[in-house]
Amino acid sequence: MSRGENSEMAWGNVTLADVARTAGVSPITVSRVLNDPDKVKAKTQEKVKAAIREIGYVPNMLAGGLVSSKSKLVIVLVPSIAHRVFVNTIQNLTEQMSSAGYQVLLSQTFFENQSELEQIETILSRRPDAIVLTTPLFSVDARALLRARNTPVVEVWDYYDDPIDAVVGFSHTELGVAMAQAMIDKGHRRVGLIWVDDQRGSLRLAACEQHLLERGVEVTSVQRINPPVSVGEGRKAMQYLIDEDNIPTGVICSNDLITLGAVSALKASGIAVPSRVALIGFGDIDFAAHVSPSLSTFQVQSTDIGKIAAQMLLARLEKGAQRGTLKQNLGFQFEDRETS
Amino acid sequence: MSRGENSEMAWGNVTLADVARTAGVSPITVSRVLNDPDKVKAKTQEKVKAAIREIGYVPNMLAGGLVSSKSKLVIVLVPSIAHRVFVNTIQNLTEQMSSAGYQVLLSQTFFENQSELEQIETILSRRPDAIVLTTPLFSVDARALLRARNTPVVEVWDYYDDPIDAVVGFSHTELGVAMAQAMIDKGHRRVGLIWVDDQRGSLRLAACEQHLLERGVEVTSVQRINPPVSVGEGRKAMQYLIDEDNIPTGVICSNDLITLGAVSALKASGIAVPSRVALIGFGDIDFAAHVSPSLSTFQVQSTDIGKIAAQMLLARLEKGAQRGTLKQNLGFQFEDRETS
DNA sequence: CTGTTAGCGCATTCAA
DNA sequence: TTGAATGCGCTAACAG
Repeated sequence: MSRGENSEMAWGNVTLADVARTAGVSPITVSRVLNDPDKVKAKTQEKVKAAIREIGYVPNMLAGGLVSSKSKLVIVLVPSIAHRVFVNTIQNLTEQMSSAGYQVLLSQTFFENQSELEQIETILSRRPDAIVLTTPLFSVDARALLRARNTPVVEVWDYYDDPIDAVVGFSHTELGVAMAQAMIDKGHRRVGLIWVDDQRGSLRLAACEQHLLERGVEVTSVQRINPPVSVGEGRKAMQYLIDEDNIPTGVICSNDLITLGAVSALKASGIAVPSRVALIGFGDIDFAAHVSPSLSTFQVQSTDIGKIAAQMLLARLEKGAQRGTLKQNLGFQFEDRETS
Repeated sequence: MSRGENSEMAWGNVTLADVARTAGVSPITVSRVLNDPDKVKAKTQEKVKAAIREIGYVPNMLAGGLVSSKSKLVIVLVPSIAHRVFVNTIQNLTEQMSSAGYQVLLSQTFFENQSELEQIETILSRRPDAIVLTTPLFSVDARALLRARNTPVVEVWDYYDDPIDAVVGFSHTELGVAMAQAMIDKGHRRVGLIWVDDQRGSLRLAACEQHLLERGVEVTSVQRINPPVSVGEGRKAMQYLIDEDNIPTGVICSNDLITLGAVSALKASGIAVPSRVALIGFGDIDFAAHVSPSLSTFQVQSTDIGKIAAQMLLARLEKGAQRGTLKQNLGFQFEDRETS
């Protein structure tokens, strides 16, 4: 069966060659009109563009990418889009990369039965020009695979010594210590912890708990919550603390949504915030300042992380920056609001 | 320069042919081990798998997709990942499609200077096996482009007569009427509206306002908010209503985040909810039942939408279902909580 | 169960 | 400024 018969039924049927035939030029001229228009005379361009519109041509980037080894695709791995904390980072990253001509697609990860290695392989099989990790990669195999390739990788919302490639964010260990210290500075000597037990969260928790103990603060209880984070779980965990009958004067929450749930549990029991129990969270999600009481929380420069990640990507992709040379620690800051 | 020299520096350098050479078989045998293992003897499979591990081969789906016309890729268009309402839908859809061997990637849309048509073209250029739209497509060109192709398309969170292909969700017009009627049923005769002015929101708003007026209810004020939706904007809008000195007894909000902001504005002014002002929202976001007061809202079966969308996709992709034959209206229901 | 041949749609390289 | 030849890495179709 020759091309053309049955053509409405096929998959990606209209090709660059069809455009070339319609416009009366060679295929490579069409390619140039799309990728490098300056090299084609204005009149020819118009002919070609008319032909493209006429037959409804849409480029096939599988074919283009195959031969050029460039996909103009950036894949961002996120644990789940329910994680509000990454929204601004991703928004900004996407805008910057779009402007530079890259398509950004998000891949939700690690909530199913695929291993990290398999997930990274699946991502790599699309041959993206770059990969952004918002979530830490613990599998040795998966890290080795990424190290063995040239695909630029930016890890965001993290900062540590030996990144796969580029990294921009903050140290979770430093943050854990700072959360503990903020409670101590407010004068609390009996503190509870409510923590979502994901990988980075555990880092913060360990650092936080250790710092409290080192400073002689009593840790009355550690409530661990399985991801995904939710307000309801925060509420339940706070209820536990209340029911334990050894209510601390301060509670550190691993996440603002947890804090929100904790506030609602305390309200329901008629316990005053912050006079009877003070709360400190993390993330400064968009409405943290707008609920009542407004949430005291540690804020990171989510938007800046996205912007800088995009700069790092472009440096690696287009400015010849070497692997492993781009690292930035942006830190964090305490927003002292009504719950503390 | 022959392949192999400098091989660590190349892009997707290890090929299926390399695996074949290492394992001492033909390329097609390697391909079969990966795509159709039953057709290969167990012993050969092991040889091949060992070779794959040895040289760190990762398949190139650009090449595979190019020849097979199958990408095993589903692209989901979302307005922004900040839209919490789609989370459950996408989560479920992703799980189902992953289990069926498809990769689901999300594309954030329409917050930049690209037209709908260009965005759809960019998506199609990756040759996904299917496309999911969580956001309505108004551009005639963009719709025509999708109609002209065979790529299955499922529109979710919507229901109307003439979908591009498959559709599962609910009617925004019906919902607008139902929101109005819920206020009327509670006995309110003076109602304010706070609405995020996106495309579907406008449909709901028009239907809602018309129904109120038809029933002789006074619409004291319509506050329109530009997307993206945020709690802060909801608070501001409610503050306007308060300052206008013609405070209604009921306020219908286009979104639960708006309701949350409205509650906080009312609290700040010492106005009791719901006795002085009642609030009804839409979306039933995850914490709607867990904040205080809990939010009265219209709920849609977000999870079911995802599950059914996946079924529709698989029916179109693998079960020969015809374009335009899959349509489902799941409706919505009122969750009468503490703000009304 | 395994291999051979051919070509998917496009951009690179060189030539005109 | 435009074109011809070539091959990217892989799988469909057929043969053995």
